[in-house]
Amino acid sequence: MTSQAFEAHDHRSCIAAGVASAVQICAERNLQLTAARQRVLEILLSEHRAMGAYEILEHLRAEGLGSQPPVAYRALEFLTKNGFAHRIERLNAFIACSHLDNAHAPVFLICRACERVVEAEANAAQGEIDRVARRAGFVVERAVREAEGLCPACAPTA
Amino acid sequence: MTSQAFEAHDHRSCIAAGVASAVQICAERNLQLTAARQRVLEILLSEHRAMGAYEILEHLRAEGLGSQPPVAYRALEFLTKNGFAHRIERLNAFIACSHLDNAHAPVFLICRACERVVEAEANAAQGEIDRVARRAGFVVERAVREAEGLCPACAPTA
DNA sequence: GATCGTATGATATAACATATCAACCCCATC
DNA sequence: GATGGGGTTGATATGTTATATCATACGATC
Ligand SMILES: [Zn+2]
Ligand SMILES: [Zn+2]
Ligand SMILES: [Zn+2]
Ligand SMILES: [Zn+2]
Repeated sequence: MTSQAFEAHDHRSCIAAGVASAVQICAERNLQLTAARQRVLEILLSEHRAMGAYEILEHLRAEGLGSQPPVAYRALEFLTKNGFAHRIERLNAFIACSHLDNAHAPVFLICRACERVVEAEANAAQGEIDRVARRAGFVVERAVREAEGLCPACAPTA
Repeated sequence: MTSQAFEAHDHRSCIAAGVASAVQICAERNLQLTAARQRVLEILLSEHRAMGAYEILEHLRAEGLGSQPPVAYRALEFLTKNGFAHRIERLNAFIACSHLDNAHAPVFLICRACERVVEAEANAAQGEIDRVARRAGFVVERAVREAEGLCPACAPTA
């Protein structure tokens, strides 16, 4: 769950560890990680890229876990509200959280070539958003920090 | 065009100055600021909030400048590509640029109560996005920095 | 066993965005 | 002044993302 960058890694452990963490956290907080919710988390964890709600819905549909948009959106709302997944605004899509352990101010790096998305840990208080907001007297409730570009693997090719 | 924050100001000059700048810049760069494009810019300048493409389209339709989605999207593409407007990813909506003069790395402060959106100037090189990207060897082509929350006027009320 | 809260099922629709092809206009070139 | 290319517009259709609404199921609580 700490896959920091665009590097190769044992991906099976990503899924297993992600689900295990979620199960534990839900138990601690009395959250219901129902079948559909857990399955959506697994689907998101299965790839290091953002997936659209309808792409997720196709999986659910194929597995008999639901066939209509609200099924996917409800699961995604649960996952994002509770920090198990994030919405990537730039893509109108979703990705599993890769820093489940600590509260965070994520920065997402989105490769336009290979579509991989990496969640990096940022220091909220040091960012430009926070600085600007403080100066304006603005109370930040949610900050979106997303960069689109080329990952180390794709940059040379392009 | 330097309305920095959520403060009161002479709004007519916002529109006039914004259009004037755009006209001049287009002349300098040989860009065609056609009727529809200029009108969309004026519509965006008319309010300090983000407007959806279909909301803009309604205006155009009422004025006989077009009635189908591509009309609005084409004008918006021209305006955003040339820096006269910005897309707010968080809202799937658009806003006129308020720093036409200088190249910039804008931060948007979005008030969820009054819907006002302020474009603030940030220092790209100092932000957390840039720091994180550098560490990961990621080449940033576009950075999205948007904060949602409460503006100084709305924060006390809430 | 009635009530309540949470989760699902099901249907419809809203909201946002793009693909495609034809027509047109301006202007430069032949 | 005809030809052709580039950019713009018109028109139609479609694709994609997201939510509203009402009904049903089910375990927990009283
Ligand atoms: Zn996260
Ligand atoms: Zn890549
Ligand atoms: Zn701007
Ligand atoms: Zn406000």
